[in-house]
Amino acid sequence: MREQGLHASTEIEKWTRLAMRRWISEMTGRLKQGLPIQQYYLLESLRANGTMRCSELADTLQITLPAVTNLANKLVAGGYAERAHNETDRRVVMVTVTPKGLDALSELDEKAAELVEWFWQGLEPGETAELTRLLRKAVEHRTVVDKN
Amino acid sequence: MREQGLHASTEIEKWTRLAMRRWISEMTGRLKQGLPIQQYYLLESLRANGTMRCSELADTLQITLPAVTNLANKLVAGGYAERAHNETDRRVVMVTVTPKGLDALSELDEKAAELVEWFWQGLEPGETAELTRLLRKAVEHRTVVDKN
DNA sequence: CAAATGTCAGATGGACTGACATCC
DNA sequence: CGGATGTCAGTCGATCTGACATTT
Repeated sequence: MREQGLHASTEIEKWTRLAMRRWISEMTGRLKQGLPIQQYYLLESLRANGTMRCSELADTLQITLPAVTNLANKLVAGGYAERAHNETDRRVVMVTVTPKGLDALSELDEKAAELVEWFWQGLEPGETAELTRLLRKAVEHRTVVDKN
Repeated sequence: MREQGLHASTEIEKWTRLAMRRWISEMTGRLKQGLPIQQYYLLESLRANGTMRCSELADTLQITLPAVTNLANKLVAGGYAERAHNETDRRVVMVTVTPKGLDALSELDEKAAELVEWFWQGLEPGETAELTRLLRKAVEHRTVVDKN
């Protein structure tokens, strides 16, 4: 390869980065009409996991707590999500997706699915699955190990 | 899986995104002493490809031309890179890495290599290679297709 | 003159740190 | 009181858009 081994270890980094930069710019470009991509991610987490506390969202999305507050503010203002205090521990704030939020998600899902298909069309179906598996394995490993 | 098929197509997107967010935050955190990560990427491109024009850098790094100008300003100010006008077409600005830039790269390479190893330690060696291959294949496919 | 290349200035959106309020 | 959970305010770094200069 043209990187001559010495810097081969960063090859993986390079391609992950390029893939992601590209993905983000396509995604934000095409979803212009709908919600900003970060709000979409937050809503999707809520749909997948049900109601969640802010700290869980921060962990899941890998952002800080103030960033979650900020995103939640916008979603609540738009009617896509709701806040509620946990009854047993009133420090905790639970966030839930509203029906309007679910509607918005459905529309975004369609566009996202098309975009995913288009974006990764260079891979065979089996390869896409394998790629997903590998990324997931690596990320979950880090998450587990870092908890100690 | 818990996503129930309907949203399975975005699974790949989810794990790519999480991997990348995590990677970037680790990378910027640990390389704090040295150059900001974007400047590192630009220098690395120069080392791999030799002298490059701004527009090539914009393509390679997937950023806009003004962003390249901005990065180059900082690198030149720090003595890590040099600008020169192309002789045959004086509109074109060529950017080159300096010896000081190469030194800085060497140091960053070491840290980056350690970090890569640590970050992807959840994968077998063969899996890392496979992951790199898949990402590269997908990105290069997009690049070729989009040129039409 | 029209197109290509790059630079500059200003604006924007995302995320962070630090200070603070509230609750266990 | 000390630790946990969120929120707010202010800031920062990176990027973008639009206007402009220069060269072909």
